[in-house]
Amino acid sequence: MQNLSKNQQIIFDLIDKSPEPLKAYTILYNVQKKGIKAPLQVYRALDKLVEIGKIHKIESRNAFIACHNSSCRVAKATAFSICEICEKVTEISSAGLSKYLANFKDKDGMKYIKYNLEFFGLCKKCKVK
Amino acid sequence: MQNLSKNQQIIFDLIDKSPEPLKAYTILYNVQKKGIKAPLQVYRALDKLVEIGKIHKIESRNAFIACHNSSCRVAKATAFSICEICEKVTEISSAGLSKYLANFKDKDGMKYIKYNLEFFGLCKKCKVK
DNA sequence: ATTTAAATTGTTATAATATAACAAGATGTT
DNA sequence: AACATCTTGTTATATTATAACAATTTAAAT
Repeated sequence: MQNLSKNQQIIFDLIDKSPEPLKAYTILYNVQKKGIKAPLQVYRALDKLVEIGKIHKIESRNAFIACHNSSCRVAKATAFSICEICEKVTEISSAGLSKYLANFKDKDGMKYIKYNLEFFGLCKKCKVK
Repeated sequence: MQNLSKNQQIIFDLIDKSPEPLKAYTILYNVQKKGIKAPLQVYRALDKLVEIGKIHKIESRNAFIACHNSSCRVAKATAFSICEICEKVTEISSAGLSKYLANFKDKDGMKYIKYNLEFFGLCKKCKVK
């Protein structure tokens, strides 16, 4: 694992500490005091962090979350659960699921090496309410 | 199934005829001759069409595709394959896959009623090249 | 140490995607 | 007809993301 550059480290630290996915401009506002002034600086760091698997993008929310799944260091196979009320996002770490999807073949016999799965529902807390 | 309104019908027809997912502003440019002038008119129709399951949003592409899967009229469980070269998108219709995902429970025993899965790979054509 | 290539940064401007807020008209139901 | 709901039209604005260009830093190779 290569070391992160200055901007990459600043932005990764912020995302890693956050209990919730962060959006690019939220990140920008939070790192301006550290000298990162422009959107592009944020997006470039995000691109790289996604590429090396340190973070994932929640596509349906345009938000970024740190990877807490040691098995997905390739950043190619991601699965999340998203609470539709509180928007809490959790990375799903299920050997069964990832095995099933990794082996899934469609009608044409096509195999996929990369996927993104987003489950929607109610989290424990919001279910109770 | 309720009938579509004028704008909804115009926009659905366009998406339904398209061999590829369409983006909101591409749709806008293509329906301006029919009197739909503003982005909001497009987004409102898209929202409704998604809601009633006539189209799906490809989240990773910000694009919309007509539903060609008779079994997902609730628009709650979608799976697509996306070619990373030509960007061709196909809706996956696999009883096994949908059954597996519908029954998937995470560690907390949580069941999800809705999901979106996007597989990435190379389509037949692009694989050959 | 110097060269070199690659990666990273900084900066301004702009493109692309999406919603807020308000007013009016159409439609369906009782 | 009265009512509620859905749909439309319109302007303005918010949010998300990239283009284009130049300079600097880093790492590795010689």
